[in-house]
Amino acid sequence: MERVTIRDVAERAGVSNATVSRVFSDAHAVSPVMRDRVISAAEALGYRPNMLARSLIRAKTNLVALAVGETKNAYDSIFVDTLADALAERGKHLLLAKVRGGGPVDEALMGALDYQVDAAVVAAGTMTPEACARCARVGIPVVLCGRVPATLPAEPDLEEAVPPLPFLADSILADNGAGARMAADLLIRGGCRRIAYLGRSHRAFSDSERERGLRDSLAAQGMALQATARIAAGADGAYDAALRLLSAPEPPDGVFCMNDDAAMGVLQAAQALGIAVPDELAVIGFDNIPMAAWPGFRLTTIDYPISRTVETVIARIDARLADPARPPQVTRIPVRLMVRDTTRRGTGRPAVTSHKET
Amino acid sequence: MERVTIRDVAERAGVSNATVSRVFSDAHAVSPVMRDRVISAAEALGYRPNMLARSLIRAKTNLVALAVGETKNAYDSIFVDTLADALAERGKHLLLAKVRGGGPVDEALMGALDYQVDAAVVAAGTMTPEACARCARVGIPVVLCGRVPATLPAEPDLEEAVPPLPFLADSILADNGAGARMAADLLIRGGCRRIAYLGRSHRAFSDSERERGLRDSLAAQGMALQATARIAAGADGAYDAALRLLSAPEPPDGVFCMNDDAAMGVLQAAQALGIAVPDELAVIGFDNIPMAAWPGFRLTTIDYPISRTVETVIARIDARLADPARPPQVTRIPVRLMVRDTTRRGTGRPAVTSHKET
DNA sequence: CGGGTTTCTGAAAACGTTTTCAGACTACTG
DNA sequence: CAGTAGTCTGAAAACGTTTTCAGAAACCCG
Repeated sequence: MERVTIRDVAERAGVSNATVSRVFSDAHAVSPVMRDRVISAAEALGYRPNMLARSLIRAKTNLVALAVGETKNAYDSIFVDTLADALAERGKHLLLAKVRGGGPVDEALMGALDYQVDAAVVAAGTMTPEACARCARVGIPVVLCGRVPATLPAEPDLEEAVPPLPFLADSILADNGAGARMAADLLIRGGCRRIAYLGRSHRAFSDSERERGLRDSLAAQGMALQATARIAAGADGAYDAALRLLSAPEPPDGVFCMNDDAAMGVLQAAQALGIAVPDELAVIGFDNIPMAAWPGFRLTTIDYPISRTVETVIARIDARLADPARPPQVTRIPVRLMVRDTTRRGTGRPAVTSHKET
Repeated sequence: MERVTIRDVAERAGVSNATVSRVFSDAHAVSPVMRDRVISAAEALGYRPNMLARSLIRAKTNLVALAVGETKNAYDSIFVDTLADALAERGKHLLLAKVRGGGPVDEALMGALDYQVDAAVVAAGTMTPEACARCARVGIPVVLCGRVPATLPAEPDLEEAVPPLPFLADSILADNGAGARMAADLLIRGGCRRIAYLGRSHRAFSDSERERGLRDSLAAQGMALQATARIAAGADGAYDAALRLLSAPEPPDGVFCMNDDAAMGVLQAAQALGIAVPDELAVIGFDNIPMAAWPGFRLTTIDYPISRTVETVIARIDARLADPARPPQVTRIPVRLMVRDTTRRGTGRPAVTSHKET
C-alpha cells in the first residue's frame, strides 16, 4: 500500500537520491558500481519512477490527448487503435477525451489539457476560440483530423476559413472533393439519373465537404442532386434513413454515402425493400473499411487510408514540437476509388482511377 | 507559451496562493469577496490548475488505465467507448495502455501504472505475477474483464485458478458456460450432427471457456465436437479460417463461434461457397453486436450486454476503493440466446430461453 | 466589555522527481 | 610531483499544487 520512492532506494543503496535519479534518467555519468547498487536496490524494492513528479519538473508528460466522439463505428475505432499503436511505439500514451453529444470539444479537451499533455489530436466537434487560445498560449501542438480550424458548424466554407486568432493548428483531411468527384463520375457513367446523398443529421465538417463535393461535381455535368437524407443518432440510424430515402415516390438510383457504415445501411435497406444492387440502385461509400471488401458486400467506396493519416498526425506533432512557430499546414490525404460490385461499370469511357485492391 | 501558475493569479488577486488553491478545490472556507477576486484574476489570466501537481500531492489522479489489445473489432470498440463515457460521467479520464502482440499485459500496464492511475481495467492478455504483485503493493484496484487472475495462457482451468499471491483483483466475465450450452442445445435441436467451434489461434480466456463449454454440453448429450478452426491474426482471418473449415471433406453443419465477428466470417464464407444458411449450415455467434441484428445477417447469437459489464466494472472499482481489503469477486454476466435466422428452429421441444429482441 | 468560538487567511512544509552547482575524488600530463 | 582536466557524487533548489498549523480578525453571549 505504501509507495516506494526514490529516497527509499537511495537509502537502501547508500547513495543520494540524485544518483538514483541519474540511473533512471540520464544513464550516463554514474559509475558502474553505483549503478549496480542502485539497480539492485530498486529491484529489491520494486521501485518505478513516478511519472507525475517526473513530468511536473520536466514539463513533458509523454501523454497525447485524443478528443473524439463516439468510437463505435469501424473507421473511428480503427483510427484510435492505429493511433494508439503508433504512439505506444514512441513511448507515448493516449489520454482519451470523450466529447459527448457532438457539441464543442472544449470541456473534454480542456480536461485533458489540464494533465499537461504534450499534444492533442482533435477528431471530433468544433473548437471554440477559447480552446484555441488556450492551446496557443500553452503552446501545445494541436492536430485536427477531418476538420480545419475555426470551422463554423453549420456551413463550413473553406475559402473563408480564417482563424479568428493566430492559432497554430495543423489539420489533416481526406481529399473529400476528389472523392466526391470520383463518386459522381462513376455514378453518372453508370447511368444514374437520380443521385442522392446520405449524410448525418449532425453535420460534421467532412460530411459537409463530401455533400458539397457531390453537388458541385454533379453541377459541373449539368445535373442536380435529387435528394439528401440525414442519419439520426442511434444504432439503426443509417438503416432507417436509407429506408426513408428508398421509399420515396421517386427513389434515387444512385447514392453516395458519407461513410461506409452509412452505405452498409443502404445495402441493408435495399435488400429489405427488394431493390437490386447495382442494377436498380448504385451505392458508393467512403473510407474503405475492411468490411466493405467482404464477399457479401463488395461495396464500391473511396479508400481513405488510416495508416497514412496516422503517420501524418505523428509527423505534424513532431514537426511542431521541433519548431513551434512553423505556419499551420493543411494536409489533404489522397483518396482512391475502389470499384467493387455495388456500382455498374461505365458504359462509356473507362474508369479514371485504378481500382487495384491492396 | 509560458504557463500561468497559481502564484500568478495569487499575485494578481493580491492574496496568497493558499487562498487561490482553496477557491479551486475546497470551495468553502473562503470569503465571497476573496473568491470573486480570485476568480476574476484567474479568468483574466486563463488559469487552470495543473493536474500533475494536484495529483502528485493528493495521491489521486482521476485517471483509469485500460489495458487492451486490438480494439478494431466491434465488441471491443463499443466496450472502450462505453467505458470511456461512464468514466467521463464521473470526472475520470481513460489512459489507454495498448498491449501489443497478445503477450503478457505487463509492459503496457506498468507504463500506465507509472502515471499513478486510480484503477486499472485489464481486458487483454494475461497478468504476470510481477504485475499482480505491483498492483497489490501499490494498492490500486484492478478489474479483469473476460479473464480471471493468474490464468495460464495455455489451458485455463477454473477450478485450479488459485492466485499465486494474495492479489486482490475482481473479475467480470460472461457466463460462457451457459452461453455455450444454449448454443449447443439450439444446434442439436436444429438437427445438427457435425458441430464445429471457431476460435482464435491466440486463445484468450473466454475463447477457451466457450470452446470447453461447447465440448462439455455436447458430451452431456452424447455428442463430440467434430472440428475446431482457429482464426489467425489479420484482417481476413475469420473468413479464411471459415473457408478452411467449410471446405473440409466432411464439413460441419453447425458452427459455434467465439464472437460475432468470427460468425460474420463464417456467413461470408458460406455465401462464397454456396452453402445455404441455415439449412445446410447453422451459425451461432457471441456478443450480439449491433450488426448481428441487421436484416442482411440476422445472426443467431448469445447476447452479452456491454452496458451491464461496464456498470459492473465501475461498481467493482468503487467498491474496492472504498474497502481495499474486500475479498476478490468473480462476477458472471448473464447472457441470453438471441434466436434469429442463421439457425433452424428446433423440431422438438420449444426453445428454453426467450429470444425477445430488445 | 471580556472571554471564547468561529471564520478566514498566509507561511511553510509537503508530494516525488530532476537538475544545477559545487565539491571531492581520480587520472593525466609535463 | 604539482597542476589541471575529467569524472563522479551529493546538497539543495526547483516544478505547481495541497494542506497543516497557527495567527488574525470578526462574531456571539453573558
